This record gives sequence, structure tokens and C-alpha cells, in this order.
Amino acid sequence: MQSATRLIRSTMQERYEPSVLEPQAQAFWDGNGSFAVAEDPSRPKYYCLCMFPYPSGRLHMGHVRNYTIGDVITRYMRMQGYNVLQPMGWDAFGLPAENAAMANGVPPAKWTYDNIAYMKRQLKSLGFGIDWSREVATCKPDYYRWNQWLFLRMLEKGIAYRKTGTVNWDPVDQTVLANEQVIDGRGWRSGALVEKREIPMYYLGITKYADDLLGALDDMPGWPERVRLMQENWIGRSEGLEIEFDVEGGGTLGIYTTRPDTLLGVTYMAVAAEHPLAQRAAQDNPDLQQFIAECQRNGVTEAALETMEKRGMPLGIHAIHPISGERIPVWVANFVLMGYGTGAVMAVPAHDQRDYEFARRYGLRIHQVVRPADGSLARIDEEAYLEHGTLINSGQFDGLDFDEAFDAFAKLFEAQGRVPDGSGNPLGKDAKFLECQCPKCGKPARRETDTMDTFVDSSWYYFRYASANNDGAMVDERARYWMPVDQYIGGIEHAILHLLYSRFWTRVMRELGLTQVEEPFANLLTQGMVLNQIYFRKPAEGRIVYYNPADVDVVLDDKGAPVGAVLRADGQPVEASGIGTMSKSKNNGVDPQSLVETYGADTARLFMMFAAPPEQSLEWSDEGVEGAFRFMKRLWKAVHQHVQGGSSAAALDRAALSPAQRDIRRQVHETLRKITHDIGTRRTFNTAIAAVMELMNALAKFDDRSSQGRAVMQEALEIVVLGLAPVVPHACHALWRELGHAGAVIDERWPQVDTAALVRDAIEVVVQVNGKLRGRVTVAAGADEATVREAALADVGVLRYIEGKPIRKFVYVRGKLANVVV
RNA sequence: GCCGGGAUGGCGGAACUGGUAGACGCACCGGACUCAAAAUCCGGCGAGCUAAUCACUCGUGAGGGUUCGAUUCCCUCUCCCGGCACCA
Repeated sequence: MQSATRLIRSTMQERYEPSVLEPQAQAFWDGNGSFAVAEDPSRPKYYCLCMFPYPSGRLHMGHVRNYTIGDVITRYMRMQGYNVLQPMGWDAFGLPAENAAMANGVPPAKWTYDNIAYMKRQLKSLGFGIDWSREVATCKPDYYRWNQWLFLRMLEKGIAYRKTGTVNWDPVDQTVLANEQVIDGRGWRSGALVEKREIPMYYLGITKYADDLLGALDDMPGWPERVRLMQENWIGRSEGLEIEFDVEGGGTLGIYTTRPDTLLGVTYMAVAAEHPLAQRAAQDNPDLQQFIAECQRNGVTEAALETMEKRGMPLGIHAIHPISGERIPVWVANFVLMGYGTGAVMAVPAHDQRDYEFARRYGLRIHQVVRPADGSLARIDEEAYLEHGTLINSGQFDGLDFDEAFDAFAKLFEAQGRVPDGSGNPLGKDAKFLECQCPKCGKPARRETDTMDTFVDSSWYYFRYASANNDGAMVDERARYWMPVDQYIGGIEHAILHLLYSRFWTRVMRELGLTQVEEPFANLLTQGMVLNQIYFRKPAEGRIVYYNPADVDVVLDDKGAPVGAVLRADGQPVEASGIGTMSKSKNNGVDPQSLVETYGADTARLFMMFAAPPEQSLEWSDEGVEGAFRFMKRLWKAVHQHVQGGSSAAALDRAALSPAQRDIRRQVHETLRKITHDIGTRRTFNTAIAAVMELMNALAKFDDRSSQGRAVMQEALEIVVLGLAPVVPHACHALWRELGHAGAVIDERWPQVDTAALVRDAIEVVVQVNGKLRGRVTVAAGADEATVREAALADVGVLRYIEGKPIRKFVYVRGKLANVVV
């Protein structure tokens, strides 16, 4: 073993060549199955999960940042002795595959699997420590069959149910559109005017869990405050009831309200101009026709909405109040949006400011049904009373508070959930597909053609990683070992929907006995976006042209401050419009592949972790990448020079060190203490890396060829290599061997701080006079306040400011600072 | 409009619990090496004042407050970013 080590040492490359050493390290991990993990009850587990990507074709910088953060945590926790699972998979159902199929005639499946293969190679080239034996692709039957299986269990339990609901219908594409796919009332792809349609579809009763989902947020310290707030607002906002009012002369009018407690205060109803009821009433009423036309003309631009006054007209139709039986006039109003909810609202002017203003304008009745809980009387003669309070003038419901009233009305109307899962389906026309056998009785049956939304796939994939390749069950006992996820990492854009659905899904699975955990993700880290400069030219006519920052040179003034930019190709100026998210439309993306090819994966990883803390946005900088690469070269050279310095270093003799050796050793262990805290607790990888750079700068000046000097250097470099191993694993894999170790750095433990090395003989105390820095004194480490005071008052810099003045106060912060107040 | 976050050198950022503001990196400037350039190494680098790298003054978006001491806590304001938005 010793001779083998010598051989490696003698052949150590002087040059840092990532293109050679990175594939070697990756081959080592692959060959040894370093990242394939098995359940091991004897060791503490750690489940580190990154949001899986849609296989769009290539990784983008956002992915690289996301997965680098996850990989650093994974490798760090592994060095801390945990049994760490880091899986990866593919959120593989989506419209891009269909669009690509229509555009290029490539079958969606082939397109998807080709993309997966390519992106998997990219992930491997970045050195992520992933257990690929657990890979999941949601487009494969062995994954989505469990969606269907769980859905049937949900039907049995009544968590899923079928009900008629209003949807956005695209008449050209013959499909249902999500709200975000409707742009200015038109289908995003077909451009056709979207219709509201009542179709039967499946609902998932997430509202049944709303209280629990909301309440549990208070007990989730591992989640960022702002994500919890966003979920709180979202759940609170969408918690309401659907109530149907009968319409005189036939039909019903469905509305949705978050204030069912004010139900008895309804004095009119309002519908959108496009609402069928309004359309019908307008047929033989020219005034109404004109008003409706006006409403529609006003459009939905923001400016119009801001300035538009609230206007309306009675339809001459009445609805019947479901409790009181009263006749309620139905109005058409320009502030009711057809695109939101049912396109109709119940109006409670006493307790809604908008309804109040409308009622005042048109002389409609205002009927108070809520008063403050403290018993005082709210005045509603000038504005609506908006707070939750106690019900009055509501017959049998008088005296109830908001929650009690909500529950009482909910029971009365058997409130239903509001998470539609349906989408349109061309499968309904395919007889071969439709005809099937009932799996229970064997008789001919009609196959269900409604499909589930893709959010279902991502709501439980983390369970499947933990139960990978089980043909017989959705999840198995292995999930009990791994769940919950200890650290989840992904983009803030999923702060609400994906994370909320996952929490909902976990509760459903718990109710079905599939898991014991209540919350799927113990700790959540939302990484910031990756930004870059945006450059463009706006021709006199035609469209703006964006130029990639890589093709642009920045012009500097003589102080180095940027004053302009020119396109390298023609030397002519381009305009800069600040920085923004890397995107195709702004042509400011940087391809991870070319970055890895030019500088190596370690440089890419180092730059990403160093340029900003993980939660903040990260500004791209080619010069910053160069800087990271320079550091890699310096690190490599430092180890190379040390190893070249002679045969293996003598054992460290702590008692025999010179003051300079003790100093450098103290700095080594101070750095180790800091990076342990920064990586392990604070997750501020940027400051950890900065601390190591600082240490390397000090080590470069520490030129001590003595036996103990080399021993100190050996220890320092080992700590540096171990400490950087999570961030730049390829280089550290090689350097660890160069430092004389037969084992692989991936199997090493995180080093221990030698607290004895941290002890100082003397400390420097900063001395202020009236809070201004005036001097510094050096005292023995254990000096008491009196000693420090004596030294401080004798300092020449201090004396200048206190001479002849009485000392009013002396403040001493142990070991750091003294303040003399005169 | 509502909710949340932020503003620190030419730039990205650091300062962890109220205690030396500007760590680390980039850019820039000077020097060494070189015929020269690149690379590398060494040094400088908030502003003002100054012959000066001494000293001093100012300085963390603006104004005020609390404190021996404020980038950090409190109040008011400006701007920027994110989320939601006639949301029923």
C-alpha cells in the first residue's frame, strides 16, 4: 500500500486537469456503487430530496443550482455518519412532449425517453451522488398505475367524488383549460374564445383537510416563514362554500363564498355579463343588451379595472334564498368576473365593502347579520363591517361565531371540495379504448376516460423512491424507514401548489394506512433563481433583438465601472436592460454543458455555491466562474507543492509547535469550526467557501519546511480537502489520495475540531471612546476587566481622547471590545 | 390595493446574539517575471481631507428615536423584488 501511494505521488499531475480527473472520480463512485443505499436500522437515516425535473431536453442552470445544493448537503451528511438517500427521477408527463410531437412528428414517448437519457448523462457529469437504482419516471405504467390504484381507494373513501362543475372549455381543442391557460378569455394554444361549461368531473376533497393543513403549518419550524405564510393565505382564501340558489321560473344559480356566515344578509345577487342568466334576460331587453355589450367592451386591462366604477342593472329575475325563502333580485354587474368561480356572487352589502358601495349606489337594501364579538354595535351607516363576529338577525343561527356558522351552513349544504382534477379527453371517441371488462364482475363496462392532472404525479414520488421497484405495492415498509424527507430543496415557484398537494396526498395516504408520517418534508430550502444580464437592440422597425451576454463586451471607464456594452461581432453598442431570470425569450441563458466542458463540474459547483447564499437569487458572472477556476488551480497547486516537498510528513507533535505553527493551526481549526457551522447548520455555503479561501491565503504564506511545519501543513490540507469534498468532490477525490490516503474521501468522516488548538495566549481588545474606535490593546487571554481597563486607559490613542475628562462609564465585552465613556 | 422580502464600495456579497463595517471573490490600478503578451505571483483598492501608506471627518436607501455603542432594535418615508388581486 505504501509503495502504491508513493507511485501515485510521484506521478501527480502538476496541472489541474478536471477533464481527466472528473471522469475518473465518477467512474470510481459508479464502480463502487458509492451512492446506492440500503435501509439500515442501525444507522441514522437522512433523506435528501431535490424536486425532480421535467425532462425538457437539457438541464438549465436552475437545475444545476438546485441539485448542487442537494448534493453538498447529501455528501456532508454522509460524512457526518448518516445513511443518506439522494434519489432522482422525472416528472415526465407534460404538454411540451405533446407540442414537440405535433411540431416535429416525434412520438411523445420517444421524445421523453431520449431527453431523460441525455439529462441523466448531464447529471452524472456534474458528479451528483444519486442512487440511480431508485429512479422513477412518472410516464411509466409502473408508476402511474399507482396513481390509479390510489384514486380508486380515494373513491371508496369518498375523498374523490364525481360532481358537476364549471370549467373553461376550449371549443377548438375540445379540451378543458386550467385558469392559467386562459389568456384574455381565449385558449392559450387555439386562441379560441373560451366557454364556461358544466361538465361532470372528479373532485378531490382537499377542503376536508384544510383545517389540518393550515394548523400544522404552525408546527413546521423547518420551513421558511414566507412559504408557510403563502400557504396560510392560500388555504384561508380558498376555504369557502358553494351554495345553490333556486331561480324563480326554473334553474339554479350557484355561487361560491368565503363568508357563508353572512348568508342571511344577502339582499341581492350579481352575475357577470357573460353569465347565461344575464344573456337570457337580455334577449328581449335592449337596455340590458347595451349594458352587457358595454361591460364586455371595457375589457380586462389593468388600467380599465382600476378606474372602472361599479355599475350594474337588474335582470328582472329573482332567486329564492335557500334559508329564508325570500325573493332576492338578480343583477348583472361589471365587477363580477366570468373567469373566476361560477361567474356569480351573493351580495352582502352590510359585510362587504364592494357590495356596500354597489348597494348604496342603486338603493339596494343593507341588512346587518354580524356584530362584533365583544358585544358592541358596529356602525354600518358609513361602511361595511368586515370582521368576523357573532351572528344576529339570522334566526336559528343567531349567536354563532364564524367557525360555528361555517360548519352549520356547510352541513346544511353538504359543501364540496374545490380542486378539480379533470381535463378534456379525446379518448372518449375511441371505442376500442372505451370498451372493457369490469374488473369486479367481468361484465362489459365503459372505461373511465377522465385523466388526472399531472400534479398527482409529483404529489407522492418521494414515497416511491423509498419503495422503488415494488411491483406489488405502491409503498412498502422501506418508506417507513426513509420518510419523512429530511431536507427538500426546490424552487420557490412551487411554494403553494406542489407543496400543498404533497401535504394533502400524504394525509390521504396516512388515512389509507400507507404511511405513518403526517408531513412529508421536515425541512424545506427554496433556492433562488439564476439571473443574468439582458442585452438588446430595438431596431427602428421590427421586434426587439436580444443578445446573449456571452457575445457582448462591456465597456469600462478608467475606474473599471461599466459605461456601456457592444456586440463583439460588429463592435456596435447594445442596450442593457438590467438583470433578469435566465430565459429563452431574453436569450440570456448559459448552458451548463459548455460550462462543464470548459472548466469542469467542480468549478461550476464551486461558483454556484460561492456567488450567493442558496435562498437568494444568483447573478451569473463569467469572471466569477474564472475566479472559481483559479481557486481550484491554487488548491491543486498547494497540495502538489506540499507533496513534492518530500516523503510523508512526520506525526504532528502538538506540544512541540512554534508560535507561528500554533497560529496557523489555530486558524485551521477556527476555519473548520466555521465551515461545520455554515454548511451543517446555517446552510450558507458561500461563507464556508470564503473561509476556506481565507485559510488557503494564509497557508500560502506559511512556508515552513521543518518536520513539524510539514506536519501542520499536512493536517491543514487534509482538513481543507475533507471540508471542500461536498462542494468539489472530484478534485478532493484525487487530492485525498495525493495526501497519502489509500481510502476514498467519499468514505471519510467529517473532521473534528481540536478545541485545544483554538486556545490563544493573548487576545486583542478593541478600545472605543464614546463608541468610536481609538485604539487596540493586547492582553493575556484570561485577563479580567480591571486588567483590560488599566491597559485600555494607558493606550496612547485612547489617552488623547480621555485626558482631562472624567470617566463616566467603562463597558467591557469579554475578549472583544472595551468602551470608555467620558 | 393587500401580504411578504429587500436596499451595504465600481460589482456579487460578508458582518452568526446590539460590539473593530466592507471578510471572500470579481473588476480595476501598480509591481515582479517576459523581447512582448497571456498565465502566474506580490502589493493597492469606500468617500473626503492631506505632501503622506500618519491623523482626522464622513459613510450600510432618506429622516428621526432607543443605547455607552445601531448595517442589526423601534417609528416615518422613498425605491426595488416576489406573491395575490374587482378572488366573491
